[in-house]
Amino acid sequence: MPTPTDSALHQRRRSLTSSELDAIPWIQLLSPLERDRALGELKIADASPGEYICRMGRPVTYWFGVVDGLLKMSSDNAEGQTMTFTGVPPGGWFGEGTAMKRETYRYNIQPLRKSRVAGLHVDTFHWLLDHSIGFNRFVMNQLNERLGQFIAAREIDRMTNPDIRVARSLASLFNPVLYPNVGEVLRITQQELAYLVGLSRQRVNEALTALAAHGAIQVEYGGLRVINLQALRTQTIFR
DNA sequence: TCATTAAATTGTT
DNA sequence: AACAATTTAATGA
Repeated sequence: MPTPTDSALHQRRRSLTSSELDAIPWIQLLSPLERDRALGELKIADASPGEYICRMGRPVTYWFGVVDGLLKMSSDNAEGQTMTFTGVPPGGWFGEGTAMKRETYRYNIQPLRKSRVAGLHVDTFHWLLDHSIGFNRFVMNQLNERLGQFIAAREIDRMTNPDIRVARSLASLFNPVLYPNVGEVLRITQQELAYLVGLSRQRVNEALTALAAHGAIQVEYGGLRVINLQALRTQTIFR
């Protein structure tokens, strides 16, 4: 049974502009024929905080990607508590594992702020898997890279030092393979980052100041710039 | 385009 | 959680 937010999302779908197409990393890997087919089934919609891009348990209809904005991936456990796994910045595509198996979504995806989300219908997703080598390579690369990220996420969870948690979380948001459109500046407020990392905004602010003093990042209004990605990934002490 | 005002974000307690 | 300071976005002349 579709919820009001779901159907609202459907009604707001439209075709993509050319600049939005540039924000989709796998498009250029396709042959002209494959591209035509894919474009016809690509839709885009605006989504706001509180809405669901997809919900746990719902059948898969689309493979999603972030054109603009910031999403969070979370799940609800048996006790009804919500656990956030990761953020998805621009250029990120997710749900390919579920789409391949045509199962139901295993996570909730919600915007942390107003975002533009593209969706490729699962049938077209499968057609591309059956016809395009470039697309297969993209998806395989995606799965592999995400595996690495989830292993890293387990390490992050076991870290007690908040500065390091923030650093590692930032490093994964700057993953150039999974999120090619992030560049060196990530638009994220300290409040949004706090939601993702699971710390208070005050503590995140403190951590960011420490990271900046260490020369790993540069804090800007409404975002931050990475100066030393390697330090974010591997540094064990920030002070 | 500029000036004013409202809203968002940050830094600090 | 609350506050002031700062930055951006929105508004209208």
